Amino acid sequence: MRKKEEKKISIAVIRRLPRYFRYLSDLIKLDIKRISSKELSQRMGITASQIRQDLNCFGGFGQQGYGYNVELLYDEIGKILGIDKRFSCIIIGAGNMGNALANYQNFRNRGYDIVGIFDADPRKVGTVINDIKVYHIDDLESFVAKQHVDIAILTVPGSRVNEVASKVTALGIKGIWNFSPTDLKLGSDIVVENVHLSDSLMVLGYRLREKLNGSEQ
Amino acid sequence: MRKKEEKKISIAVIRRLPRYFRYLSDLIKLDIKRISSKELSQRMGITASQIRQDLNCFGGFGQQGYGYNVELLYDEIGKILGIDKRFSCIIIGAGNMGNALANYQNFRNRGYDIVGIFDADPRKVGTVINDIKVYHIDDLESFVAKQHVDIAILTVPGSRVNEVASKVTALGIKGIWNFSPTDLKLGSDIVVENVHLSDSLMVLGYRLREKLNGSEQ
DNA sequence: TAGATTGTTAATCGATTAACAATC
DNA sequence: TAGATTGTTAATCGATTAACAATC
Repeated sequence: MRKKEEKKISIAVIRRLPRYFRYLSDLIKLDIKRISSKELSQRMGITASQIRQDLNCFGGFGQQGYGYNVELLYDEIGKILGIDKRFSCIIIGAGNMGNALANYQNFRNRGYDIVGIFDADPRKVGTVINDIKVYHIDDLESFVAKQHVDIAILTVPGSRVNEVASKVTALGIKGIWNFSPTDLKLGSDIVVENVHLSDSLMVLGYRLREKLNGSEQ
Repeated sequence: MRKKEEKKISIAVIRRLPRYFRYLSDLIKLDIKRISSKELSQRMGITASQIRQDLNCFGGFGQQGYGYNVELLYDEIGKILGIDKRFSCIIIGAGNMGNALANYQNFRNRGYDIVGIFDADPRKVGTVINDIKVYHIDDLESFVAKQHVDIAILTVPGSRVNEVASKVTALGIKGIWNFSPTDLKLGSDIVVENVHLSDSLMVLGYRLREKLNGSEQ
């Protein structure tokens, strides 16, 4: 029925978009007006072919013989990433990580508004973090009834995250940004993006050890 | 010269290891003694083929007709990931994210000791976060001279991260866990693992919008 | 032994890279 | 126009999946 998105765009391409976006932002700051896929490829350490393939998933943003207009390309990728759209988000878990995320100013600039923080600890309830109120987790249902929420950011302990995730999905929230080390078992109508910090650190450790062993001859 | 690692193991395989490790840890908690690649594949949502291929990069840990001994496999993957080895780490940037990471108990359990925190703000210097002292960034050099440091965890603003990363590599630190949104330009003898939170959130937003648009028919 | 399941080779699939005609 | 560089098709590469002989 729908016209667009005949060709399914692979997740690998999607995950590169924010990186293109950052590099283009840097180019704008450097007052560079146009760039070829070749020059961008050198800056980013990827092939020019890949850049052209990636961009052409979404449209022909360049011009033969000229390259890409930096500002135009930046805007187009911004549109693809939905920088112009706003998401309303809640943080569940007002621990250290929840605190850090609540204080991260960058999310708002990217279209993500944090509208509430939830915790089970009564001592935290009623406090304010970066102008955002902390509510009791039991008030989540009534909160969501009054205010639409797109994304739940889960910074609760691993032992509690499945329970919290079920609650959140039952309330109709469709996106979860999961900071707990646990994989969530949820239906396919919910989008989950994981930030498994320990996993990332362990991969760093593996690569580091590999490098050190390799160079020791 | 060396016997092992004739075949280069792909980074895709490495990045799956922590996930296997977590699932096996869960199985141990459930008191499950043995598991076939088929059953594990169903739990993890990947193919049994992939599990067997991945594990056989490192050795034959299973037994025909039986499957894998959970505890043994857990130990082996732990060894591959170097859970038994210790890394000494410093955090640079005592902001909210630095604070959150300093308070994360899990890293120590995985072999990563945070031995110092550094910041440029004199008001933070001398304070203690989770029993770890905060030093002035200018004292980094003398600190590293006295105490070996494997990994620098960078939670400084994007505007400062390249400068800090150069300093850190000049002092001989070989691993960087980078939490700033900036890509680091460094030599090839240093291992960098990035945690680009904004990128991750933007990918979530893209996937969420795609899902919502798709289901609206 | 018979059944189950691995380790491993072969086939498939998808993603990356190369090549080049189109065109600014 | 000539040169440069895209958009796009074709070739390559690597990763995933399937198949099955080996064997517990």
